[in-house]
Amino acid sequence: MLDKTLTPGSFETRLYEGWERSGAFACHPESGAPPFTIMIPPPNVTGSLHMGHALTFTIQDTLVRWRRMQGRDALWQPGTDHAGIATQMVVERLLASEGRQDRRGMGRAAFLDRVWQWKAESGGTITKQLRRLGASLDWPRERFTMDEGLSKAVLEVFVTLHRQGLIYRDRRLVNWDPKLLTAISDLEVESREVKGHLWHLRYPVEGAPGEFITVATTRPETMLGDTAVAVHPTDARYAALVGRRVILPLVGRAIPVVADEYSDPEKGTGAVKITPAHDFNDFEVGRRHGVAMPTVLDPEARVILAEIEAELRAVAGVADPDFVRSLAGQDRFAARKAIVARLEELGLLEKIEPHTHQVPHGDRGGVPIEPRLTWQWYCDAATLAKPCIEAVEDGRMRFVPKQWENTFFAWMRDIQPWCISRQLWWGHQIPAWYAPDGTIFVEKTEAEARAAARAKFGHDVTLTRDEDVLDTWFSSALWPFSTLGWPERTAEVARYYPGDVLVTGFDIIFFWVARMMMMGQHFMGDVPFRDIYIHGLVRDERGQKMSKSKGNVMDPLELIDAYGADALRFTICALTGPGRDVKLGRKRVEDHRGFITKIWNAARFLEMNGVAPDAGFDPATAKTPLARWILDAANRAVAEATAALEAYRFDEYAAACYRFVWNGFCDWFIEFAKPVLNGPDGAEKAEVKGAAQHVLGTILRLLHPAIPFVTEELWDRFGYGPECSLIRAPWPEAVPVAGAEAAREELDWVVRLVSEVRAVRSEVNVPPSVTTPLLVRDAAPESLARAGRWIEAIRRLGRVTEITPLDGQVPKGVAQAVLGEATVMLPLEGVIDVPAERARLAKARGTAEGEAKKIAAKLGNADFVARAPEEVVEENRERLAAARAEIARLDAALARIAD
RNA sequence: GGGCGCUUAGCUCAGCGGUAGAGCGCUUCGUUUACACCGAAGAUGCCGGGGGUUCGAAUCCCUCAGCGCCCA
Repeated sequence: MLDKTLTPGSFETRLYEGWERSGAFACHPESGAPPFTIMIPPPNVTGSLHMGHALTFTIQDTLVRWRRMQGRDALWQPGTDHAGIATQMVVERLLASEGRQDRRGMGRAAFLDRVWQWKAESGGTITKQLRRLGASLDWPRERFTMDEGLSKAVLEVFVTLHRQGLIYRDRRLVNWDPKLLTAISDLEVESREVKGHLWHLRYPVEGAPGEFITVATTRPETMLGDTAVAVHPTDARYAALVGRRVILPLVGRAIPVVADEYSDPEKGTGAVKITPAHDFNDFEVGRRHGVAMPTVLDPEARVILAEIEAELRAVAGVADPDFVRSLAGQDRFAARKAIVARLEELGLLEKIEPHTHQVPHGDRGGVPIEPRLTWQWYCDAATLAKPCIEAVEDGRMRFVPKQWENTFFAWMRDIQPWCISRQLWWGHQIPAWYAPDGTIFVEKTEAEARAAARAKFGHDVTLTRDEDVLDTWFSSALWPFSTLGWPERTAEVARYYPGDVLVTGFDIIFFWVARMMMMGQHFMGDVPFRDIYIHGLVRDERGQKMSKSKGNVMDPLELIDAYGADALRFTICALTGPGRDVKLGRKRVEDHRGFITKIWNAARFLEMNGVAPDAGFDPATAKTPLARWILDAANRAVAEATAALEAYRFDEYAAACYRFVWNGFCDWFIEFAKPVLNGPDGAEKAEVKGAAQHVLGTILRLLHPAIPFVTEELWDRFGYGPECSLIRAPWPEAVPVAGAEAAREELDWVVRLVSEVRAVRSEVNVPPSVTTPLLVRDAAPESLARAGRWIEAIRRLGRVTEITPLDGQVPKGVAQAVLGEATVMLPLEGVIDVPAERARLAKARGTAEGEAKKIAAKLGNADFVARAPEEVVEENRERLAAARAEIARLDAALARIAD
């Protein structure tokens, strides 16, 4: 017997282990079944399961389980990425907390050993947590981006792209994180609004004592590296100054005033200082005008004078080399303070305005990034992006929802060179070796590099390997094929590439989607996946983004403990509409748990009544209207659910299942079945039980992708199959049902009758204890026959004693309802609240009247009748007739209780 | 500044040319052999404003407003 209450915790772990142990999650490269592949976007190895993961992995698991049931050979590839910066930070913090030597103290090799040790102990927490969610990943195939095989793929790709000229070394301005001391990508930079100031500085014009040009800046400390002042070419205020020079205060260097459209006459003073080595826009201006680009901040963003020292010059009242020298080694913010103070003393600070602006911050380190001119490795993203853009344009790849294509195109068409080197230790070390003369040898191994060097120089030279590692996304970009064994030509590569769908959030389109496309197109000659399903973000009930600082994060594991994994998963499916964020609160999960419980209780009722799996039951031979009706309804639910999943409409899938199970199967079928189940054994009872077990089996299969645990538990407990077999059961399909149309008409009529009786009773305040006969007037013979066939159910659900036709005198004190051609009456003299009944009928009449008027107006419009499709006109005529007939019957009913 | 999205019942959202819907909440009633994580009934809408297209607009177009996100 099933327990009275559902306790998901009592079977979730057992079932998951059962599935995993029996190999239910495994793909079968040798099988003849068509494959279905989803590559997990590998979570960060330092990560732990949060709500965003719960969302994305629920969706992926639902798709995978569904396709697997459809007979596809499903591969859901698990794994994690090595998260260069994040992991290195975690381990460095660990060392600090243990009071150990820091990274530099212990040296690269020892540090990397420590990271691997950390990974073995604590890495991949998330893979254990994913099991709690029920994720059916093919675990024995789990991969890590630093694995030997995947690292081999990285070498292959790097060396190949380098030979093709698509990877190169260059000295450009990069986003430099002065805290983590590494370059980071544009995508790892986030703008934060900062309340700062706009400092207006006076730069004296050379050879014109007392004449100044005032520049406005948010970063006065960078003025040490200014090499120009820019004004807009059409700005009359400064036209005379263009081509002249100004004296850079403090430094004493003369710098030109240039005309450049970058300067915005509306902003600040209309004149801007140009510091090419510390600002991306200034860099471009500097390049256009061929000015010098001295660096004045070191890797830790402290003032460094090496590149400007030679030009320091004392100018009375303007420049002071000693002061500038005193700044050396000072942090950029301390230097800012000192510089502003000194300029003020010199009378060169015109004013300070409060100014709120966007300041780029490193998303990991959290400090403002400092653009710096450095040598880095770059990947020619624009070239790699081209075929990807084409693939989306011609439909080889499809975004769902489609609107994300715009975002994708906008980014891909304006893509910048991808800086792929990072000044970290944890990651794939760049396979580049430098000869003493600076010649670079890019090879897969040191031996090959040495051989190449020998070939070039004719003798051995000392080679030094590049110390930097590659951006983590470089290896993640190879994931769709490196996990399958590439560059080896494995059976898996041939079979599971390209994947069917990539499921991810829009925030990751550029990190993931774009880069996997580039590498997939280039090395595999084909897209990495066909569909890209973009879901929303998880937010709290109020629509706020979840964040630790706001304190509104929810822990999916805690919700699973409280309500079960199925409840969380079903909630997610139900709330995941297209292109919408998911507002999730505890209450939402609690609400949806009701549905899981409902299924459990319905199954428990059927079990109590001896309903058990019967493989011999053939739906096609069902004869009773009840069996035919529910089998037919199940067919429609199957069609709806399947169509919804095919369209990635998880909300519609959940809703279709919910409606069918709750409002169809539970509310009506089981209620109608009760009299039969309580009645004598026989053909009718056997058939109702047969239909019940058949439809329950359908429901369990239909819902398994979303709520795998309860469905599997019930499937096993009922004996539909052996332990843990639902996951392998076939996806339901429509079954032939004879006389479905007639069955639907019959049962729908009974449902309407019962509903009318209930509504009447409730509205005229008939106590539940009172039962009444049902008098039927003007009923067609078929209606009376139906009433007779369903008398038991009507008695029970409508609190009716008997049903009799009424021809003659209407008793006093009846409550009435119109049902099609018939009027049903409940004789309730003494019980009925007559004014309430009159009001009720009048209201019903009013509704019908309003309806009739609306339709009559429509039909009175000659244009409508002439231009609307014939079937629409006809439909409206029928509706008008029905409304008028109903008004007539309601008038008659009102007349009967007129006195 | 550019782009995208949203605005429908108290709340969360479906619907996207032809009868305005669901879930939750609310009100009333209810322990009838599954389920109170339940059952029955009920109330609640100028479908953001304005204009246009159409026989017909929540739905298509334009415009305005508000909110949100992304990019400068």
